[in-house]
Amino acid sequence: MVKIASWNVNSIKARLPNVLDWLKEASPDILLLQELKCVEENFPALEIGDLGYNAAVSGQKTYNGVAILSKTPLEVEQRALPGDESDEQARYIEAVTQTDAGPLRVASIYLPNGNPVDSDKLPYKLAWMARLEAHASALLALEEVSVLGGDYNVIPSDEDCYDAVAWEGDALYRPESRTAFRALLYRGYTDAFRALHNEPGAYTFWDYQRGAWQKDNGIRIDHLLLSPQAADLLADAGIDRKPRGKEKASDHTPIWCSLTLAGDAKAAA
DNA sequence: ATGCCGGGCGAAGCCCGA
Repeated sequence: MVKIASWNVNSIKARLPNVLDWLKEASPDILLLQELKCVEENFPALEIGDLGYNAAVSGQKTYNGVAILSKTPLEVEQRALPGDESDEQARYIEAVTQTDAGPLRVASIYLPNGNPVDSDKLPYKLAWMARLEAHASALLALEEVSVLGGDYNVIPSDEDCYDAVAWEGDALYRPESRTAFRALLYRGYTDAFRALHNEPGAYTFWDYQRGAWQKDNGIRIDHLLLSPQAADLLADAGIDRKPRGKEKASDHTPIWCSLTLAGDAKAAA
């Protein structure tokens, strides 16, 4: 069994104690991180390494920044999303790792927010999503066990939002954003959480403002998308709300899934 | 309600997030 998690930490520097606590408690084999807000040289690789994790980092000063943590060694395949050499925002990193039970490809994604919708940020988001669809489609041809996870900044449907009316017109809920997200599903990717849970009110983000956490005014915008080969192995998936309730919390909370890889059966036999 | 919170930057107050 391999446990793969994702967490937008909103500054790895500010969140390091919380992240170390969660790694010890949840012990994922892989953790995808977003919004590091630091360059690679300032990433706390030593503290994280002390817990047994390798790290691959695509960093940036002040904004963005993504990483992959893994108990097994990582071979980095992409440090940026293909398709636009001029895009300098650190929002994508992809690596392959050899787990005890077989090869696994993972990507950590920090998809652009897109607000305000009348600025150039929404076109940037939609162009980024088109690039993601193209790259994700190309990956399907490899027929590998792959997990593309992270902060997608998309509310897929009404059930993923405490008040759909309040989000009308927002870039996270715009029809174009949801259409582009669905395009990934139509290509063959599976939303790991929704494959196993149909209940509403399962959120991954609560705003710091207006008592959103206390009122459970959340949205589900962090997702783990599985290739068909990964979806066939999906054993469990969930959202861990506990970190959102702690002191100095990120506004996002970790999501996770577990895959029963081929070697598990052999190990059991 | 385009910002009531929180982080970065940098040393006050603005930019940004979702």
